[in-house]
Amino acid sequence: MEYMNTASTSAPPASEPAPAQEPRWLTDDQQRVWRTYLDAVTLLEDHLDRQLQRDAGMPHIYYGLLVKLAESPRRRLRMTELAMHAKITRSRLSHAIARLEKNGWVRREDCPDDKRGQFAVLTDAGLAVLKETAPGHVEAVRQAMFDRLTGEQQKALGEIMRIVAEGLQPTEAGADLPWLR
Amino acid sequence: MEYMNTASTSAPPASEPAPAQEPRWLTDDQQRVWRTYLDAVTLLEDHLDRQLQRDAGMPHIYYGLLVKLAESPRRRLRMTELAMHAKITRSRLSHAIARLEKNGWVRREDCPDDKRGQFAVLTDAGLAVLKETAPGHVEAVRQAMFDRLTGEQQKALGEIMRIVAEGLQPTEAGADLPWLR
DNA sequence: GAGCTCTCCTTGAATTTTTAACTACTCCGA
DNA sequence: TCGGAGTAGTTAAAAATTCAAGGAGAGCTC
Repeated sequence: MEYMNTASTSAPPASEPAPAQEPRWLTDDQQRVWRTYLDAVTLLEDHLDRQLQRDAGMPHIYYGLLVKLAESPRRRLRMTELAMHAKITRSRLSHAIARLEKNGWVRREDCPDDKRGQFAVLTDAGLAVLKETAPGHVEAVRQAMFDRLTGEQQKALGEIMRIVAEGLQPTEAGADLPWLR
Repeated sequence: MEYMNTASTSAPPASEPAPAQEPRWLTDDQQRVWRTYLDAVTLLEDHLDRQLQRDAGMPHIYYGLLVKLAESPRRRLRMTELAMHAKITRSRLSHAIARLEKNGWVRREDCPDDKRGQFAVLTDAGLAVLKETAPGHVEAVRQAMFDRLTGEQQKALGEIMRIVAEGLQPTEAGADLPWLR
């Protein structure tokens, strides 16, 4: 029995009517790759979450939000834009910004052009936290990943992840939204 | 300013009192790889979580717990062992198993050898859910990742992730616990 | 300019995860 | 066999995330 894969189990027939007849399992190698991927990703995210929670008082994703704001024109971004950049839902972002606002690291501002709109703006305090904690965070990322990989591997990883991300971009099937790359 | 990296920014001075001496930023290439990695991982986890929530009524990690139990000797594993396999804390596992127990997919059993111990046991209902939903899940994984990568890339990914996971294994510095590989 | 639809963002509740104890038991040594 | 230290697992509370609505403005059509 294999709930994740294993190519083994017989049958090669090709035509199919309904959704999932005779599933195409993963090969043993692919299964191993997949599990290793899950392990690595889980361990890494966990590691960085703890590192940032300890050193910056916020989870990894919140840190990422501050980084995106810091790199934006007037240290601000529309909520929807920020949500898309960060690959999270608007709901999640609303809650996150509310929390960061309580910390005094972000502030909301109304959008003059669109009364529905809101800008999330990085405050000076927010920028300060970033400056203080960025070195430690980069070091953690480096130690966990880049210091362990060859240049070739880093390049390959980038290409692989680009492909995976591209396939999942909510924009799907190259619809509109040209500004999403 | 770079809160994530960028090797560029000048200044080579070397002496400093506090913890992080002139941080070693990431190169532009590394930064790009890192961000692409984060995007891909976020999108993929999100995608699989929704897929499983929809088709199996549970988040990805819970599904993973059922898979591990299904592959274990008597469809059972000690709580601590399961937690280690799944790379999650015991606390998180306790909550997760409580939930799966409510669904009737897992049941707890006392360990006869150690009165502190508990086994998480996959029930027939749990096994049934797995059998029903595995094909759809594997298909999702395949479509999102394996169908898009060459054999070479799959192999490279496995190796890269193995290295990363190895570096973060809580066992750290090859301490004891030889059974953790 | 009324009505419809869509977009922007928020909100409350439910679910999940984290954090920090805490209970019960095992192990080990004096 | 007493006592201290460590292990297995749970739990309550806080924090974060998901889910399902909902309010309000923008935009379009007729």
